[in-house]
Amino acid sequence: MARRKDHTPDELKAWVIRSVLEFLQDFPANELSLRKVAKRVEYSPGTLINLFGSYAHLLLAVNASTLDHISERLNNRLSASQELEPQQQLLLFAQEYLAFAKEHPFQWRLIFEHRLDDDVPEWQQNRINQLFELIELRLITLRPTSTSAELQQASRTIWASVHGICMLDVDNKIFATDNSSELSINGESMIQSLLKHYLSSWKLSSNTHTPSQ
Amino acid sequence: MARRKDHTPDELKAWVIRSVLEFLQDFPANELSLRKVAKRVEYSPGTLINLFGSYAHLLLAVNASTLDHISERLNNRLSASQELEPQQQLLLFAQEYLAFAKEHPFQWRLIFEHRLDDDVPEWQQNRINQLFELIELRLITLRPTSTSAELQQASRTIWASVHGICMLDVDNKIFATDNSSELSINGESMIQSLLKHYLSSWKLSSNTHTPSQ
DNA sequence: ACCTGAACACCGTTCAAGT
DNA sequence: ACCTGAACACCGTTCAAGT
Repeated sequence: MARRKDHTPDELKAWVIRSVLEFLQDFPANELSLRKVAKRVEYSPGTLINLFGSYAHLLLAVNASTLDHISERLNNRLSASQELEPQQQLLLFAQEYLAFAKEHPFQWRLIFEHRLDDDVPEWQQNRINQLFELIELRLITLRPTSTSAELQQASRTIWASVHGICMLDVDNKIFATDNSSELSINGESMIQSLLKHYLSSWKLSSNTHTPSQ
Repeated sequence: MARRKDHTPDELKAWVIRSVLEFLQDFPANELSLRKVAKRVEYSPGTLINLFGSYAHLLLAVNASTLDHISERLNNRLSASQELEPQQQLLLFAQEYLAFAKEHPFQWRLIFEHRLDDDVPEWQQNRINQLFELIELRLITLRPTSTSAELQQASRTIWASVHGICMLDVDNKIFATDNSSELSINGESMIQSLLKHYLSSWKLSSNTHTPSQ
């Protein structure tokens, strides 16, 4: 408690977020509490509520930080593989997403566990849309005649599917093969299977789309 | 409080579970607590802990019940469509799963939100494996030369993907299309896209599988 | 044997009081 | 202006005491 006036509110926020991310590197979010965060950074619970508005909003700020880290990693991965074919780039994209989820499972889970009553904030929506654009950019190279609607449909279908695969790979053993332990069905192999089959059909399908029903 | 000795432990358990499911029809699980459940069934918190072992295990029993309901609905749907082609049956399967998730979002979410420290219990694993078998049964009709490993790989990839689509359709608006409100990308259309493209490629792909890397 | 209710160690949030 | 710490209304769990 030698701090007090030494930090601006923004510095304190960043320090709090960093402390929470460190905690989540080793322990799940449900073992954390506002009071524990306060103890970690040596402030009182009330001060943190003044800063962030509530514990829920503190966690929201943590999620924003995590989304930035994910975005950064995906962008780095993609910009390091500009010469590859779009299918390969999409595979790398999904693999990098899975890698982040497995390296930081508790940070990653918190993004989707933690729902506010309010709508998703605009800045978070923007971050997500940016990621979709990265996918759509590759999809349009894969099938240049695609309409914007088709690109949105495909990018969201792909991402939701990859996301589902990551969820079930990260946080439980529901998918552990029954007994035949020889061949392992993991997130990696499911992502490969998904993208291989989905994309090989999608890129060839005609783009005459009559809205169903 | 006219109950007491009128019920066997199993009857009381069933009554507690029913009460929780009713609550979850309207409110999310994080607004529930052991004390609120106790108040609803007019017993003391301690009695419920004696019955189930802990609040976490009470919720586990609720999840078991939900899994049974899902299983029942999927089986009913499939047995009412034996004459359809396997692709159509798989589509119905996924659509029914999505329908349940949207009709009972808080029950459905609880299954995946609520993790015990212990491993997944065996009876729960069995319930899940049963659902996989329903998928694999259709896949083998779709491509009779498939090996068991390939069926497991495909069934799990499909289900994880469908599950991811349901997650993001059920509990937020991350996928709401940016602005072009005319065409709606919903879970239904994503499931159609996923199965159409994945299956049309998968059923044609040769089944000579050399494990990657 | 079954159930209660007080007690314990927590929790997020508020707010008067201190500096 | 910034921060604290007591108070409030909760929480899951335990367990002596009642019937």
